[in-house]
Amino acid sequence: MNEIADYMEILGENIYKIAVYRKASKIIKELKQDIQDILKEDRLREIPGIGKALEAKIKEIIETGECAYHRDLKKQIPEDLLELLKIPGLGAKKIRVIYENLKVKNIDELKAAAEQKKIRDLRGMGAKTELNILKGIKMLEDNRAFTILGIALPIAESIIDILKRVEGVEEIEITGEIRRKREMVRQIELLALTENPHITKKVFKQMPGIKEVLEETPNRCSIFLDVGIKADLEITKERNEFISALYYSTGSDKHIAKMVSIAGTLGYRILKNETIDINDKKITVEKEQDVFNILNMPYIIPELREDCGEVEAALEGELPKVIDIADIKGDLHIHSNWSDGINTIEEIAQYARDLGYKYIAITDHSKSLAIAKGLTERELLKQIEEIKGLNSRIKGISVLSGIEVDILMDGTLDYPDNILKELDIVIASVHTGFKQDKFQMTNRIIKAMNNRYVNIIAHPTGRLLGKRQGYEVIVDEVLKEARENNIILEINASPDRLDLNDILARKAKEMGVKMAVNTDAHEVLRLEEMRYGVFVAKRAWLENKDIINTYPLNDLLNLLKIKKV
DNA sequence: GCCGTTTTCGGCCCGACTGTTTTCAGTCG
Repeated sequence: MNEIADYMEILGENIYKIAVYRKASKIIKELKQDIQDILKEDRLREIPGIGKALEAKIKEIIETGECAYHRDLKKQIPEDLLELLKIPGLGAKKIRVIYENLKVKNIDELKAAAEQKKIRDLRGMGAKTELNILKGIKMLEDNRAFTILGIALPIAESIIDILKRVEGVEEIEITGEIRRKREMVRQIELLALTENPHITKKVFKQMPGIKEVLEETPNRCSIFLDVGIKADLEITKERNEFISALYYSTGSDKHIAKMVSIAGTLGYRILKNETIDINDKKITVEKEQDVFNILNMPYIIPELREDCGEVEAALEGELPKVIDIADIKGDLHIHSNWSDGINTIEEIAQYARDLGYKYIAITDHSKSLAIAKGLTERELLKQIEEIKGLNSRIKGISVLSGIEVDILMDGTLDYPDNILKELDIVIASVHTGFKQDKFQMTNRIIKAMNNRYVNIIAHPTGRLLGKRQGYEVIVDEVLKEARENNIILEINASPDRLDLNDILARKAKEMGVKMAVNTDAHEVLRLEEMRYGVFVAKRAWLENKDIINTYPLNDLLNLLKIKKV
């Protein structure tokens, strides 16, 4: 459906028609019931957004696996042209002009055309457009080899689910970069302990979603998945071998190198995919902890194994007791159907309570973000009343009234102080003017931080992983200001953002800045993405005291009030 | 292409920014 919409866009279809297809694609993805069942019961038309035409096409796709309309569209333009939509600043209209005039069919040809300065002569385009296209292509190329953790991890987990049920599989683990929870990874790496390698590999090769089998050896199998990522399965037959391979393959290379050298000074050898030995006498390792025991150090969790001081800290007994997902007591950045979210506040509260949360904050968009149905002052005051009412009848969770208020171009906020002061929590964030220079942007954010009602700055750098660079901002200045003004910085847990990232979050901690891990969810299912933010926090060495939404409600409320006296 | 208690047509997704123009089209959140 989404692909149909992409084609239509380039072909210049009616924008509302396109929107209907995009919306339908989203609705189908989010269906709680299997679409085949809905079709069987002849209830497709009951889904809002699905009409007669879409019903017929969905039926056709389910029954025949394809759709004539889609085929027709595909005939009209080269398939690879859709890829061009990923280039920031390039939309359907420009792509069409480029295609019709230069016969450019894919990204490589576009790159060549831009390098030959052919783009600048086209209608509506100039040297700047050409440069932006080249920049965009470079960004895509840099990211081509990488997949975001938010895509790779769930796939890895679903493969594990399949393989652990295979006869003879005693243990199976995700390893490599995914195990360390890096924000972007090159491949999925799995390690199995099984007495039946043959059948394990066979199941692995026959899973759904495989594009091709790349390589197979007795102990190894590599596949390439439809979604564009490689998955490796390595097989061990003995526990000893499994544990040392798990440790070794988890990496990082630098971490391992440091550990190997320490092992050397103690007379041990850690060998890749083999066991640990001393003077060629093998040492049995039953669990990963044993590897660290041998070197007289406490267990280092995979998230810390980046050679960023963790080995030294472990030897000195100074490893941080990093935050765990179970420590999170609430989510402080959630959108409801009052703005662009899809659930009611009550649905969100109930879902959050089921997650074990003690509190949440509803933080819809403010009025200037019209596309997200930002709340007017009047609507916001009404929402505050509704939340009061909800709190009086719902048990087991507290709902805070909040807002994600836009930081306008000049650093002023989208609501006056007399509105902001009515709220329990105020998040401020940038959604416009991404191309301001770093001085303007830094001053703009700092100005917002100086508002006495602002508690949190959300997604502080504005990046979208693999899609958009953050805006230019002098992070050191923002961190300094945050410390001085008791401003909390967000670790946005959305796997597309992870903003602050691990490096900046660690820097913030070192400067004494507190943070909040929030999902920014627009639907209840995405409240589950909290774990990705916690991964960042772990990699940043953050402890509970650094993260305000691990605090009990009263402590949190006291902290939020600090600036308000 | 969907929707409708103002229902079979006409509205729906608005407004700011960018880079191109020289008054505005295209893109994006």
